[in-house]
Amino acid sequence: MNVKRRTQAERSAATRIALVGAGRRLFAAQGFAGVGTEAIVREASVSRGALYHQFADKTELFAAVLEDVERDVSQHLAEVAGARAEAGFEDVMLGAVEAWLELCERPEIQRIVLVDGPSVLGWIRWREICQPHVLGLIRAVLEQGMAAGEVEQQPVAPLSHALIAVADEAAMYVASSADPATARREMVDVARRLLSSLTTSGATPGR
Amino acid sequence: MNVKRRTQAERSAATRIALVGAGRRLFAAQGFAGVGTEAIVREASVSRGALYHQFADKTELFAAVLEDVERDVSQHLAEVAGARAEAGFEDVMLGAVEAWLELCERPEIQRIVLVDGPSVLGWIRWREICQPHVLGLIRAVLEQGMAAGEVEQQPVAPLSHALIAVADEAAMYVASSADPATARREMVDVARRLLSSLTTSGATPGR
DNA sequence: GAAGGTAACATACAGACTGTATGAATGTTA
DNA sequence: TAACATTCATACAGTCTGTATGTTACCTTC
Repeated sequence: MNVKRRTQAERSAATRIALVGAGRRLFAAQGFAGVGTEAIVREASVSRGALYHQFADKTELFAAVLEDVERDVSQHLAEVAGARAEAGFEDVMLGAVEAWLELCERPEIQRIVLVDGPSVLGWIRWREICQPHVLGLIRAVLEQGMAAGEVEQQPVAPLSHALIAVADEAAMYVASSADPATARREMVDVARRLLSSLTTSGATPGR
Repeated sequence: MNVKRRTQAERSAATRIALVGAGRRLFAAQGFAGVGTEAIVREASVSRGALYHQFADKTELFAAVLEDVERDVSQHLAEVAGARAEAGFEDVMLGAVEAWLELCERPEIQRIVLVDGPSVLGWIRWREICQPHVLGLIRAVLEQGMAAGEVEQQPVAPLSHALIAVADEAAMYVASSADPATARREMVDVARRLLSSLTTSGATPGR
């Protein structure tokens, strides 16, 4: 029952997990530039040497943290979307938007994913990390909607970028609003209008 | 004909202009974190003491640079929009979008306004600086469209945020694309669809 | 127009932080 | 078990930001 005798892979995995977890908490609270590597390794109960052995630099640790957050977020959203998969394109999307806005109440998402991500990693790398996760989810729902004839045929890449942009801005708008409740209602309304404009039915269904 | 004998206000203005200009060039090229104050003052032919006398810290200089860029951008877009003011809501907006995408070919806008801005200043302050400029322009065009009965009545604040978000993402999407020409065409198409969904006529006018 | 005062600027310094280099400890393999 | 590789610990060099202190330019008042 000794904690020693761990395999190398286990040792590496343990410190990486500790570092990513610590980075996730601290980056969320104080931003990338606001937290030093010393604070991170202290929070992770690890030495700076371990950090720089596991990650090339502070930026690469941040990338791992972002990846971690994105995985959680997309998994949650996929569950929400899957739960009402039979409800049709518009309802699936609206449900995901509401779930997304709820998730973004946590500063974790706001600061790491939406604010610091592009600046620390550069826009291209940032979107590349979103690609297999949230952005991929939007893309999948869009393609499914098109296959089902609910959504007008059109290139999915630019459209999914436009939609994720609205979702991101909506999240920050709501989270930063003095009156989040009405901000949220208004933003969901905007999303509803935009989404219904994509459906082939054309005319907006009453509400 | 001596360059000396300047009033205090002139001295301050000159160094501020030099610093903002230098910061604008360097921040655009290497990002906020990538350029030190030493490089900035060298580019501006000024001492570090002057910088820290005129600005509280490096972040405040960045805010001034962002303000400077935003002023130029909104002025240019206002001219474009004003030139076809009689063309109606949708055409004004589309023209502005095309002008915006063209502006964003300059890394100045990409990096300072879209990538580093939120991270360096925080999302709230960043949008506050956009508020009187580009965001205000969108808001004005929307309100005018509503007053003219072209746009369905609805809260303007959340809608203008959604629109600026799409414009921002479109800019980065096009600028980062391997094939900017088609990316741009696709994004303009997306914008056209979204905008036409806002008009009261409902049905999309042929083109 | 001279003197005292204030604003603008210059320079030197302290503190913090990142990344690296070197050495120790732990696991792996022959 | 002995040589080797991986993981981690620590000390150090270099850079950067912001401040403190001194100096110069301008302004005001008499």
